[in-house]
Amino acid sequence: MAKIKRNTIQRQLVIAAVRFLADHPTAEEVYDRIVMEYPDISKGTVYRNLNSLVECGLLGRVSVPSGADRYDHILSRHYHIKCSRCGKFMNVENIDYIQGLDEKVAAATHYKMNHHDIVFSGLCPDCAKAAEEEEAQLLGDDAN
Amino acid sequence: MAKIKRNTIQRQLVIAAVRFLADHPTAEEVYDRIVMEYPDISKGTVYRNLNSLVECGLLGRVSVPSGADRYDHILSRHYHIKCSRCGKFMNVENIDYIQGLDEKVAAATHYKMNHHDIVFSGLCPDCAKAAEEEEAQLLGDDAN
DNA sequence: CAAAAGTTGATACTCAATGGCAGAAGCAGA
DNA sequence: TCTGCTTCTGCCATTGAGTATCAACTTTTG
Repeated sequence: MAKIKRNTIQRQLVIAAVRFLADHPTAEEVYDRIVMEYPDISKGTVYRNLNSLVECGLLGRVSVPSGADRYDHILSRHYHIKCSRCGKFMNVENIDYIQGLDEKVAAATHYKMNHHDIVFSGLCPDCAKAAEEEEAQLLGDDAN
Repeated sequence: MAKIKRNTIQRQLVIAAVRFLADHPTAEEVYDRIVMEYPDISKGTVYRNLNSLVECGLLGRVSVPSGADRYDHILSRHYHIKCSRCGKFMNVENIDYIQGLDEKVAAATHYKMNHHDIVFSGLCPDCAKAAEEEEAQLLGDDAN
């Protein structure tokens, strides 16, 4: 894809929206946000801009297992966690990017390493609780 | 999705195909393989079976950034690497599942942790070489 | 200010994956 | 082996995310 050459209102809006939404908006969410103040923008433009902004490093993209990609106003590299029940997706705070891992993998694979993403998967506190209750219920009437 | 209750030919074929294809086939690839010897199978059935087999732990699923999901006859947990240029996707050999990381994240997030996936991103040897040549070219005629 | 080239909006389209449903097939139990 | 209850399958329509196309419109450069 082409490098960014011009400065358009739409692109500013995309950056602003990702920044405003902060917590990993999807392209759809970014679009919805922008439409509120600039109803003429088209979805294609949002997608295009998200792509080129990622490509030139102004935004980060996180691919979410079975879900739309999410965008990130990058401050620093960090990992993500997804609740396998409700799908909630968030940053993992307090765990730093693992140093040396990329180098180790580069040595093992002969790839020219760029970075790595880790997505943790588990149950968020709410869902963990709900799951426990469900299980108790199942033991009760032993359905299925 | 419902648990597996019956043993159908189609399901056997799906398992066999994933095992045979070994290197992370997509649902489509699994389908193509099965059709060769059992032309009546439908794509829906392949998808449904892949889903339920993953759900009951007989197969693993890997979500690939911008690409179809891939399935895995699980032997042990391992990480993956994707070439950001040609999209090639493969296992990372020689790097073991990082012990203790899930526990650390569980402590930090209060999630009931299940596992984590790491996808490394970089250029495969071929693409790294190609990229270097491209770059040399650009320096030559300084286009754009 | 005009020409050149990047961008946009609209819309059609692709591709992965799911949903709905009638009919077929697996799996008890008689 | 037959019966009948369910699960599964095949078919096909549908959803959803994201891309392609292209004329019209802006931004930039000179």
